[in-house]
Amino acid sequence: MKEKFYVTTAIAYTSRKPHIGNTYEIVLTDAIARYKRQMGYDVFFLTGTDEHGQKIEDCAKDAGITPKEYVDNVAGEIKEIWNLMNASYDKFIRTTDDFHEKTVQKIFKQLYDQGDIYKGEYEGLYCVPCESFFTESQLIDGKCPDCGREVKPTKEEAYFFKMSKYQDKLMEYIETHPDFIQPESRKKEMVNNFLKPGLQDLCVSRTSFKWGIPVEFDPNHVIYVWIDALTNYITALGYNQQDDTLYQKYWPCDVHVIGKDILRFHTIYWPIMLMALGQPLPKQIFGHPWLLSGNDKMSKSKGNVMYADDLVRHFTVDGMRYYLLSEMPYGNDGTITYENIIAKFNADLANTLGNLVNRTIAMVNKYFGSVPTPGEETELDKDLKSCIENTITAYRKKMDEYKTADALDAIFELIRRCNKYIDETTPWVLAKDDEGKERLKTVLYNLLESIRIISVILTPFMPDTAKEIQRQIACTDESTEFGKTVSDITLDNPTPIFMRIDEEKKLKEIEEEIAANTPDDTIPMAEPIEFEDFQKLDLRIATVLECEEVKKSDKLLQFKLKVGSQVKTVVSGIKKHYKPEDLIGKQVVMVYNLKPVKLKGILSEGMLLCAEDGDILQLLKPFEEIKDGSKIY
RNA sequence: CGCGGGAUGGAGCAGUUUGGUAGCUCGUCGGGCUCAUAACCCGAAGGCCGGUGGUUCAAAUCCGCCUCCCGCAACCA
Repeated sequence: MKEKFYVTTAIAYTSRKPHIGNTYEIVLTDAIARYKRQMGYDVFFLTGTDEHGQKIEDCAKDAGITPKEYVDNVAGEIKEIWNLMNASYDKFIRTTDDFHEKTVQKIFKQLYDQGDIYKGEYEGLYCVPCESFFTESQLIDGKCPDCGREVKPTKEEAYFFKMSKYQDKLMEYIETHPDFIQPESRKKEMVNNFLKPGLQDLCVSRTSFKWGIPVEFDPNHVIYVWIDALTNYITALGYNQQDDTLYQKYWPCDVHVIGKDILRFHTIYWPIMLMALGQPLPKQIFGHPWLLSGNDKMSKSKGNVMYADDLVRHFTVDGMRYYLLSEMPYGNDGTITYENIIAKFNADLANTLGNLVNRTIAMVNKYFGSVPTPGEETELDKDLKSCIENTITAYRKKMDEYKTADALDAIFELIRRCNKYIDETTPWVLAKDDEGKERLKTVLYNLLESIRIISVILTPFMPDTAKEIQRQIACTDESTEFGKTVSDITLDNPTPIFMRIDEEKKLKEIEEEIAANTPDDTIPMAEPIEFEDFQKLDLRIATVLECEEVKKSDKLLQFKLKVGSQVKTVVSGIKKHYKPEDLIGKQVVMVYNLKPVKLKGILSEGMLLCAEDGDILQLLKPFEEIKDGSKIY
């Protein structure tokens, strides 16, 4: 019987269309899944969408549709992109799937019944008129920072998971399973940051929004993200449902492929939940790095977001798969730029690989008209064969560690070796006489066979390309053993697998496209207000008397501002943009009547007005100097 | 002193666990070849491995301190 292999991606959050960084995860997981299938495993590959929560409720409201309609749209979009990228998943789960919701409710109830979840209170200091909770540090003189009235310790109902109960057991598991968290460096982070200080009980229900799975026995509560989302890995297999054959067969999971940002949930909360359910833990959690756009995190506000469908249009599916799988380092974040994509595409795919296939087939047709039968072997041929064997070994070793970039490196070394083999054997010289032609038969056969094997081991990374190569060399044998290419078959004239991209032209094209697609500059207007509303604002010119950095804070500067005869203290989050010494003596605009708030223990009595454009931030100041305290209309 | 990661020829990375010739791809320069997608092959230039101090016969690699970047946490009103 085949050995099983269960692999999952994280489920994608359906708040908006995923960008190429999110898409990397599905491509990486797909390469792993395809590799394992090739190695003879019985693979189950799960992906899907996480569709509940406050944020989605809000997004739907903004869009003027129901949450369900909203997630249907986005989930559809995600699925389309996954399909576009050729993801060979076996199941696509949605957390709004009926079977999932029902099972989650059962799980919640079970955990509650056995005492791992208890109804508790979210304790905070509550100001009744303001209907708000505050923490100790937010209070001003022990009173409500908003209205200055008394606050009283109040409790709000919530369900909690007793994390601490399983803490030692989890610690032990992590220590006795050194491969559980990958890459290794992430393990330290988890243990030091969360386990060592001691786990707090986890709040697993909410009453503040409705878009979620209701707690069956307490319908005011909605099950909060953790139990809902993480359990998808088992509900998808039929856990605790009528037909759980898949679960029996595939659980425990062999590897959860996830972004490094959600490592904590997968390495701490998820194992603990499984312990509580009495189920085996996943064998490995692999936290992959991020894909950065240039040097920055992709974000809408920076305008540097790239989407898979756009990139595929320009660089083909396999072009993008290749880029993602070869360019991402194992532990560190990777970068993506159009220039890099084009460089890799041309150098590796068009020149090295594409041209090798093209020139080989062209020579077969030109010199023989059909696939020749090999003759005697020389040292050069033996060397080529041993290079193939070494490559296959390296490829498998690296893929077993999920190091796709290293695996591809090894494969491309072989491809380069083949190009070199052509130079060493000089087919165009051999073709000149009969004796040479005999030798040439072996040379070209060896090349075709090398290309065939290359196509086989490229399959997990570029499935379409592998197929196309096999079509052109007219051999679909997927064995990695040498000698499967069939002689005497005629080949079609070769067509380039990857056409070289004209960098300058392509960049220009992309630039124009981005310009055309940039939505018009009409800025959506906030809700209109009455003049009286505006008049409530008391804006004043202030002069900076003192300015210093707030200790232990990355963002905060503390100001002493002169407003008429008064001196006000204001804390503002602009440390990244201004040096304190540059601001002293300058005039700024201050919201004078803002209720004071404590920040990092400092009472801030107002705020400074700034204009923001992505990463750029500018303080507002008067055109010419004017007396501080002047009112602004 | 919150936790952690990183700094290696022009660019992107490997090497650091287990000290001992600093390696790969791209780019640049020179040469070769002509089967092929101005492609392919060969050769060369280019690095005091962030700084500093230490351990050692020997440090990119181990230890101390420092600088700068990036995540997380906190925090931006």
